Amino acid sequence: MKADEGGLDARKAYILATVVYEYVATAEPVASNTLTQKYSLGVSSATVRNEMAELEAGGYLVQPHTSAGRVPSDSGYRTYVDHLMQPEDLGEEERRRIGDELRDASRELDDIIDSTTRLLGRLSKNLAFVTRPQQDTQTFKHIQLIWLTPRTGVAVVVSSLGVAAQSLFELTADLLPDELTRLSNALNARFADRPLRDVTESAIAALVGELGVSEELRGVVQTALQSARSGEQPAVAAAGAQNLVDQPEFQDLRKLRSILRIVEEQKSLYDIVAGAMATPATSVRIGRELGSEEMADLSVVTVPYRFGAHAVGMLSILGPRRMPYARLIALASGTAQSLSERLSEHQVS
Amino acid sequence: MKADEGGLDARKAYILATVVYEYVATAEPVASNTLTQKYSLGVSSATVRNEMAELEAGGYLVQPHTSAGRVPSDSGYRTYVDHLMQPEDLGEEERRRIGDELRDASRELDDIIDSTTRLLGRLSKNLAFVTRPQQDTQTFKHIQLIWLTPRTGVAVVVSSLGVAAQSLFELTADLLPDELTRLSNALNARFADRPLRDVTESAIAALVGELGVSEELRGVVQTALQSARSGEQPAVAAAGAQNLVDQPEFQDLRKLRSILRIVEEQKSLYDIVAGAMATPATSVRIGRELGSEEMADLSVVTVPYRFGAHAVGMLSILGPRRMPYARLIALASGTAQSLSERLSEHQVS
DNA sequence: GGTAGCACTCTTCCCGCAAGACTGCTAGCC
DNA sequence: GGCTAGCAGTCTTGCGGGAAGAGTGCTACC
Repeated sequence: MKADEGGLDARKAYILATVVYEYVATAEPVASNTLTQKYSLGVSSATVRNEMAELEAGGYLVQPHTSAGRVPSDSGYRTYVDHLMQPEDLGEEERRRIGDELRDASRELDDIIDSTTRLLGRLSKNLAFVTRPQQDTQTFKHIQLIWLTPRTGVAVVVSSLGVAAQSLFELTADLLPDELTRLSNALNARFADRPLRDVTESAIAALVGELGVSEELRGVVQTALQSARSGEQPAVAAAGAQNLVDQPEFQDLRKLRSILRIVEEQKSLYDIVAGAMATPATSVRIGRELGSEEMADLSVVTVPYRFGAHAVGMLSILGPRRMPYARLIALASGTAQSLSERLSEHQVS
Repeated sequence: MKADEGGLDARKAYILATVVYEYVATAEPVASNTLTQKYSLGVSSATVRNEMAELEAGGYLVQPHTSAGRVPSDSGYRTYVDHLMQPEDLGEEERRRIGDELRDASRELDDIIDSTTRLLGRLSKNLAFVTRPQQDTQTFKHIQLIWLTPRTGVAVVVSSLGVAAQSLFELTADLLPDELTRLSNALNARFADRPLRDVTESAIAALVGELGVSEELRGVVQTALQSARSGEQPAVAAAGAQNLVDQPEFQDLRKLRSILRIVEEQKSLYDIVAGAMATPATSVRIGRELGSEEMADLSVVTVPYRFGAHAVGMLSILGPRRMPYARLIALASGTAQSLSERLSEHQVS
């Protein structure tokens, strides 16, 4: 009874692993006969049946009905993922292709995230979604208040990740271009290269007071920075929903509809990612572990991506519980790695 | 045989209209009996059967099989839409609700379009998609080249629709902030309020030459303006795909998959809109009129929205051919109207 | 021209039965 | 004690047939 077999003896562990493997491949409940024929177990199907019955008693397998083969349960998958599966690695070739494809994407942050999401959806043949970078670990670089007319203008905020926010503003009293320039310069002088979260409302208010510029500008700058910090719930890009239609578990249209609803609602997507926020590394959540009856037969693999030293976002793959975990984990990690590299090139230095 | 009955005598026209109406409501082939019972035709079902047989001979109706009722054909729907249907109007109440909801959306152009799309998806209970404004009829307002480090910066272009583009740039030689300011000022002085398309590559090149600033900046400005003109294929926002799952015509998963593919591919969505570009007003395209076998049982209603005097984008509803045309046309027009109004408030004056 | 009535066609639904897939158990073997 | 052959038992799946039902087209008649 070795630790890395999840508390099962070697033969049970091997049988559980093959059941998962086979079920992932075929989507059919796995029979004892199938195992003895396809895998060299060295025992007869009767013995396998006994072992399977014990695995079922232990909660690792379930039987859809009496005369059917077995299917892994949530905790069967969990044991497989934590202890039994052979970790995969992307080939050199594939790793390179991912890198190349991301390098070809535009320089704009949003486009890079979009491309990454689509790429991951395509390669994983599941639904991929990626949160846009959370900028609160990033540094403030520059703000520019641009004068358009005496009462309108644009505020542009640049953080270390690039253009972080831009917003039109409209004032109730006329203003000279000079006032905007002075405020921009003062803000830049004081806050350049400091963490974005240091540029607080009170710091802005103080500066506006010192300079004696219009009080209205305080609100303008605060709004722009607020949107640069992009709230607590960053936007999420999704791609690959059509891949799920082909999976036999989504023949049931109710399930499909609830998935589509999730995809179209930023909030639901974000909630899923939020559940993985606690762990700084790869997270796999299986079935009911996702905490919602609606997602009881889904699984999600989530991997953080970095910008510099900090994790700034998450990259996820969502699919049926019956997913090739090792492959998808490798794919998500590899893509996160490439994305992290791509982002550091992109950095405003 | 009146012109506004599409070349059919009054009774045939009425029967065709009721068949469409009834089929849209029930999704079941319509029987002669149903018509005589539900609508006061003043004739017996046998007479209706004779009329229906003639309508079928004329290509307006088809019969799924011998002992079934009738279903409208593409040209049946076409005649209905062009000549028979009673145009609908949004109630005052609904019109106001749409207006309110759009007014609550953020000031940012992208957010306004996103909200509009989601609103239209929800109200139409179909798939809605909206092209982002094409900016080539808009005017140039302002460009600002922002110095970040000696070799990097940000270019921000503001058009009459708001912030039209922003892009990071990186140079191979050092530059002084002053050079960027001079170029920005010169561009603003020369092009302010002129149509965006007047700011040509050669005009930029000439100005860069006159000022004697770095040749590299020519490329930077050109790239920024190029992206402000946002290419020939503006981005398209989509929402409401999950509504289609409930429609009986999409029980067939192949159809659903092809719809999802279309939604996820900007290009396919744009191609659909492109087909309506020719007409400046409301366009309804039915089934095979969409020009693709894949979309043979879909219909699309497309309505332009304006910014100032010009149509700058299209607002579309895609659903099964069996859609409530009058209602959706009213909804799309009403929403386009509200969006147009919302945009003119948003205008950079 | 309109209608009642009827024969005919085609789909849909349900039932029952046979075939097939696996299991669990028992008895016996090494 | 662990393993296996063999078999009875259970449950699903697929198929055929038959009844019910929905609608039509046609004919004969008003």
